[in-house]
Amino acid sequence: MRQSHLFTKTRREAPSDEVSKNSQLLIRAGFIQKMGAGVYSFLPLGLRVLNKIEQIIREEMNAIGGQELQLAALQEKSLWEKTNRWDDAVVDNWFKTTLKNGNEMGLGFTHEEPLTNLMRDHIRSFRDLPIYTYQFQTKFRNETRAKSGILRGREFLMKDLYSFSRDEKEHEAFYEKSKIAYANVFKRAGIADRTFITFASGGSFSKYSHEYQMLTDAGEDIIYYNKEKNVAVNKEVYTDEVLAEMGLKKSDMTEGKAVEVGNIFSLGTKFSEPLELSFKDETGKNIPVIMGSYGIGIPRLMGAIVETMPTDKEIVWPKNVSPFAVHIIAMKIEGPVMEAAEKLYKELTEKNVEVLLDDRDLRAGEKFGDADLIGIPLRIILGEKSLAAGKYEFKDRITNKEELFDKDELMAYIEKHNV
RNA sequence: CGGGGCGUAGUGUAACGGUUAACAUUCCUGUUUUGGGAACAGGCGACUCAGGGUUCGAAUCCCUGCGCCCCGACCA
Repeated sequence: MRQSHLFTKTRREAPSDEVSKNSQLLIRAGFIQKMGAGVYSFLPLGLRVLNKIEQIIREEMNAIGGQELQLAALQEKSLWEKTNRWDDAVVDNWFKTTLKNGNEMGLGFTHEEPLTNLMRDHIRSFRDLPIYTYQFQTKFRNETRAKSGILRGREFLMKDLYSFSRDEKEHEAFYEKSKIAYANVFKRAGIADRTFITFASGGSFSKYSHEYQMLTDAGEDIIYYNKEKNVAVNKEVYTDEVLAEMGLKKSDMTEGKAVEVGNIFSLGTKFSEPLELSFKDETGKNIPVIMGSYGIGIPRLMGAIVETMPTDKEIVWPKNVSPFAVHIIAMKIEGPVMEAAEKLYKELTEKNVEVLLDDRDLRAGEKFGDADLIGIPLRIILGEKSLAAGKYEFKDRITNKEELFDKDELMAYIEKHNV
């Protein structure tokens, strides 16, 4: 992609009503635009990051047997009445709307009900199970208070997987697999070192649920974590009893603020019973399906990554989620420098490396400033002097190492680090 | 939903109740520049969130509405 054609614009200052680090940086870098409180649009750069994260999750969900589908966003009232989740007194964050014919519908804030209902058409026999389905879909939540930029929106993309199992044992086996998949997601997204699987309250069908909490002051949750054992306990269930059960000692736990970037939840028969989702076992007996739900908020994860930046001046994306793999900055937009830049751009692109080529007729400072803000981790600067010596100025912004590579070294490094 | 704060060019700020609403930046033109947001000159851009009211006179004071931010509550 040539930067001269990229639909984006950086700005020097963030709007005064943006306070959170993630929204300030992302707006200044031209990744997102604000529609209203808790409602953001994604521009090309932002969408690329979103898509990167989405693809990582997709691969990990597929790896544990997940099958992607997409449910409707509009929700039918009667379905939700069966589980007693239509009433505003029970669920206060509905967006509801009225059809021309007077019927009420809601915009889905989650999808247990419609998917459970859908499964009734497909699950008859024990032979039809287990099933693991997921989707990437926009959720609507009428938050009383949207806050923290894209960490808590009223409309946001979410990956939600739902598992349908024959019994507890089968459910548990998948639940454990999902933990591995989630660990992989956060590792690939570059936040594994500060993200903890966290025990949280479980609801009526399991003692605990598991949250994935990433340490950041921008978070809303308080957790107690143990870095060595790589686990944490949410404050809401942080008792001597729970700690003892988990073999943890209070003295080994550190308190921290964190944001919930994902969760997994055993649902038991909470939805299958009221919605009458059951199957016939080998003896012909009707058995309610055991369910689980597994969520990750995509923009929230994106925002959480930005919150980990050490300053509010620039972004450095983890390699796997960066909008582009390599940023080539041409110091001249004509002559041998530009020719070399075009050639390198072409060669890398042919090797399926995603390259952003800054071919804009701007001064160096401006180009560097934009590049710092946009956050592509690998940077190649093509300048007259170094190029005359056959060298490419290379910087890995993650390790903060700068090198003078010749062409072969450069290509080898990028090939090795391309994702 | 309770409490607090705030709405002025695209953005960030200024303007005692008193000219034509100012400055910076962005943007446009030109000249000179060209390795960390360059210099100079010129120019575009705001019925000051909306609607009422007070006043000779309102961006400024009052009321209502809408919007935004923060703290708290809430977070299936």
